[in-house]
Amino acid sequence: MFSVPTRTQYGIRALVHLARSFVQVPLSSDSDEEARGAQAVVTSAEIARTEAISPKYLEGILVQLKAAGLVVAERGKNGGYRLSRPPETIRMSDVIAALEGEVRPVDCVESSGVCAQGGSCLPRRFWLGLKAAIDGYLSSKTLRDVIDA
Amino acid sequence: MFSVPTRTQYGIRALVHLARSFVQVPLSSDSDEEARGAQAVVTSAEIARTEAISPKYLEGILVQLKAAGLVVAERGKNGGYRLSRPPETIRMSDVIAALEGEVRPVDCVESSGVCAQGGSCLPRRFWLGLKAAIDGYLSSKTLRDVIDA
DNA sequence: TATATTCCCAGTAAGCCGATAGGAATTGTG
DNA sequence: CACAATTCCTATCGGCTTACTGGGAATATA
Ligand code: FES
Ligand code: FES
Repeated sequence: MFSVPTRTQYGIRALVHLARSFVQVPLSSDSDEEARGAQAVVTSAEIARTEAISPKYLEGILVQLKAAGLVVAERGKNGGYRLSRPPETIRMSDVIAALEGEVRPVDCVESSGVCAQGGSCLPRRFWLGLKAAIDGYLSSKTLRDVIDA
Repeated sequence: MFSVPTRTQYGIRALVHLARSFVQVPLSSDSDEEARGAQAVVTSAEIARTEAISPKYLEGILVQLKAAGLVVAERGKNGGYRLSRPPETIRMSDVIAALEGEVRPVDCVESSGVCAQGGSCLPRRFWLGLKAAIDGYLSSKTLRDVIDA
């Protein structure tokens, strides 16, 4: 019950991997190229290897994470991925949202009156409470909390 | 994300329906038959009709609920279902467990070491925390809380 | 016997999920 | 420029789950 798809598990493991090799970019460095070079980009293939994830599958997940602005990609040779910002500023609710969209236990979280009870549906409040509990936990944890738990 | 199957939603709506027509059995009544007759059994078909649920589908769900001991069935003519005990003694975690089994966001809630990190896997603790948050909410609510929320 | 009901088992259509394949676009390097 | 390494895009496939339907057996009442 409430099983999380592997897509999400893989995404989080990839982010954890990136977070562990994250170093702050030194401000006002002499050249951007050197700063980027020092910035420890990790290739998708390397993450897939050390985490034992299907390489091609992981590629798509990283693209998705990039589209959400959580990671930054350097294309071309010697390219790879790095975190877009420090791990303590990335809430796990953002990660879940990027990989799976809004937490919605039942369809009637937004539009009520789906079931027979009409506007004031009893079960609906129960589901809304569950959503609040889940969202509360997810947004209370950051990627930093996960990597040094 | 975290979408709950209709099976579970239907099951809860059926239980809510039964809980609203639940009356305490008078203790030491003269005859069991009269007590049962007064006990407001509701047929599966009636629940399906007023809740607008596929009748045949709901039948199976009620059988499942009965197997878990949450409802009691009277077979034969004039039969139907009733709650096996007062709504305030039925935790929603029991209901979820009956309909879907244990809350298990990822497979590694029990056996660790599935992912590369070995025994002390970081993401795993995060998932365990999520499971605790969900379980905590579910076991804090009873069927009574749901029907008079 | 007739009727109403729970109960059991089987099947089906559609959708999702994890994974794979092939290649285009981009960028550093000799 | 040629090559290699990498991100990125699109399409597809097999397997599994889900929601639902159907047919009827068992059970109880009248
Ligand atoms: S409106 Fe969603 S359960 Fe009633
Ligand atoms: S053991 Fe489950 S995520 Fe690592």
